[in-house]
Amino acid sequence: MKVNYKIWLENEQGERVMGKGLLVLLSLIEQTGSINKAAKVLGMSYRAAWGKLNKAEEELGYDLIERRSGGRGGGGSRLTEKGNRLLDKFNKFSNKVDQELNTMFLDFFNK
Amino acid sequence: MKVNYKIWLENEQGERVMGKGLLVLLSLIEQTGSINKAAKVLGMSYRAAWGKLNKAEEELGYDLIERRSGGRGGGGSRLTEKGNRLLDKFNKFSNKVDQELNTMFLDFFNK
DNA sequence: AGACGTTATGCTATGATTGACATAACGAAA
DNA sequence: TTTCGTTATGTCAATCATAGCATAACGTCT
Repeated sequence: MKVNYKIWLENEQGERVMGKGLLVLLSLIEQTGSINKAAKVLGMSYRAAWGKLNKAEEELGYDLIERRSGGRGGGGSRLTEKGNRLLDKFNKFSNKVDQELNTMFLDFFNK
Repeated sequence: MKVNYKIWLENEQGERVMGKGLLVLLSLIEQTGSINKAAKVLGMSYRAAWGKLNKAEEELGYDLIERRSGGRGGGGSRLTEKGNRLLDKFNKFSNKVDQELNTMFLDFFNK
């Protein structure tokens, strides 16, 4: 017997604007410099990644990444300042939750 | 901005054997004395409730409820001892998680 | 034997979410 | 002006979860 969970952030309308999927995607965009490469690493289509990002940005009301198309190398994307802050906060938060949840689970279920 | 989450218990195979939906359903079965009545209260079909219960019991490897069909009133169902214990534990656990999670969220996001 | 309300279970329809395909636009460099 | 890899976006298909329908069995009481 073990515990599992999903956690996410919502805006005022209850739409989910940040979760673990988006967290990983954003991290990889920052690392690789493009949505396309990040999607490939995750084994998802560019279309799916693009949709996720768009939806999140729309529901947040601000941009998470800066996009350039064209130019040398075709362009690319990088996190905005706000995107970076949200990513960092949620990352730390979810790590903390992970820790605490496991502790609580052991308290309740393993003796 | 607010936080939301889903939490559940899994068996060794990673199949989910207890969550908030089942928690409420089991509580109502204990209160009403039948799967049928509990399902009606929740606005779900008997078929759906029955499926949930079956799946959970199969994956747990033991019975959560005792079922009788036929007889006066048609029969009914009530929690087994083990079912009651699991229900109680998960209830307390998820209440605790609820509390802690909100505290953590405020720590991280509301200043 | 008949009635009643419950449990038991297969099957189908429906809706929602996800994924794949196709095509266009972009802009710097050669 | 051609090339290249990226972003942008509509559309259709497929997959999956859920709802509902239909039918059978059960057992006590009248």
